Amino acid sequence: MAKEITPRSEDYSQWYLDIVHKARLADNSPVRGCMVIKPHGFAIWENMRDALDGMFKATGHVNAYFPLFIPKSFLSKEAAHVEGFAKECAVVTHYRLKNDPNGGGVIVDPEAKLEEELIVRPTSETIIWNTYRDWIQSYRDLPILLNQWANVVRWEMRTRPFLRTAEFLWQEGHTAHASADEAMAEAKLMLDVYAQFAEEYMAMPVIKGIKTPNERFAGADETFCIEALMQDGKALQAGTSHFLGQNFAKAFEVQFLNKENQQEYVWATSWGVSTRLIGGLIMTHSDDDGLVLPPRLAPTQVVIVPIPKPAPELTEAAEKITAALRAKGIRVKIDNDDQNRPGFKFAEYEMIGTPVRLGLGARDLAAGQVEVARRDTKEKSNVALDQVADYIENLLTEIQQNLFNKAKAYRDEHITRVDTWDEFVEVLDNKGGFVSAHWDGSTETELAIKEKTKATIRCIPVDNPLEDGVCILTGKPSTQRVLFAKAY
RNA sequence: CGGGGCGUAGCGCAGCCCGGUAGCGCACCUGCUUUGGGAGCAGGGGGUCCCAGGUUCGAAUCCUGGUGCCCCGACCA
Repeated sequence: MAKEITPRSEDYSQWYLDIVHKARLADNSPVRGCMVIKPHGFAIWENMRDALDGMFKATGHVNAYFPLFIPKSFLSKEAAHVEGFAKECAVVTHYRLKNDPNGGGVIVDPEAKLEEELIVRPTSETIIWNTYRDWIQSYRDLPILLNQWANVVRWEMRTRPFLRTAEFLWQEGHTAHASADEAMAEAKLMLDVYAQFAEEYMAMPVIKGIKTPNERFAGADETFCIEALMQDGKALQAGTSHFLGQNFAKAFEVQFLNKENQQEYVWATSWGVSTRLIGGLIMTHSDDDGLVLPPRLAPTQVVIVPIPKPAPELTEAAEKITAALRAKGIRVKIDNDDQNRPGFKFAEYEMIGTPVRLGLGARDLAAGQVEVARRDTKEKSNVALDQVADYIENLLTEIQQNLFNKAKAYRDEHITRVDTWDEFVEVLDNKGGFVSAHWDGSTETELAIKEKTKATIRCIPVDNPLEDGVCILTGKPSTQRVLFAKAY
């Protein structure tokens, strides 16, 4: 093996970075905390984006675009919001450069200082609600169901490709409603959309839940989330949906005239998922040989490798297979590169996560078959050429399902119920995963637990059963269990 | 911003202690032989040794000051 990936057992973080680089997903950039998303990584994002965009539209949403820059004064209008984001904002202070009179290249022109500084958006609630004020007069203008695909910047102290970068790509939905109930229903609906996307497309099982006040989005009355579990036992917040109450409507004076001819503040939601999902995808399925992609998101689902090298009769057979697969909507490519040998290509496609590989040589043609290798289990089988299209169509479905089942089995095995502090610490330190335990409901206790164990409350699962118990730390009475975990 | 480590070819590194022609592996280029699980041989190209100053006949190497990156903590989709 010429291009080794650090085994997970040796160094999980290094394994993750190796996958990102060796599967050609992203490169480091000259800018601290930012990354270059390479074509293969971006193709995965495009598939995610297209699937989500379709789901948003199917639930009545439309796309729009708001500016990258936000006037500084906007951010400060909602108290909790500014408190939450102020520490990680990039600020534009000048609008011009000039040649350094001392010959040191270009410098910021001190005469080109902005009257009001601009914030590079960390999220767009403020600029959008400032705009909604003009758009909303009456209940007839509601609801507004809007989404935007954009980049945002949060000046993080420590970054990791996809999981946490200073700039990232995401979508942010921003909706406006005439009633609290309707807004709450919207926030929950979008949570369901995210959960469905994670499980059906990413094959990543998620727990839908509610954040504690401490973990809530800055400016929200309620934050819903989907939480996934990575192979190293750490949790990943994969998406959030917020019921914003009337907080932003009040901050930006957005009122509407209701049917009773009374002025009322508008109710709001916002919801987002980001390129972080790619990090989750990697850490849910991949192995020590490289990336493993679920077929529904794989840029190429099937690759055909001529053996030992491209030849007219092999190409002819490969093209027939390709046509049959494309007719079924399967994304397939023929590798007609004649520089690298089959062994190299096999390893390469395993590295980049292509779900199915077909090996096609003279021997196969003579036998009227093709060698089918699946990435998830590494199993190979020989399939008759005239049946290969149906076989692969089923196989892709099976791989998708198998990846989900495997991830779900792992996740379910790593939800541990504990009732004592000693068990709690023991499970977090050794087994990892989610720990289901009683908590007295106070932020103080939540922070104390975080201080002692580094574990945070990931969520209170939706439809959580009520159950009398005592808090794991304080022994105070509790009415339900919550999910703790160490998290990304 | 605290604590640790590292800047030498596209990538990964050795050389530094003990100053004296800048090296190795991978990648790249050319040719031949290969080709059913990461090919072999031969030849070849590629460097402001992070920056600035100092010591010295001479600095990748020693000294001083910068600077960038990585890891560990506090913040986070």
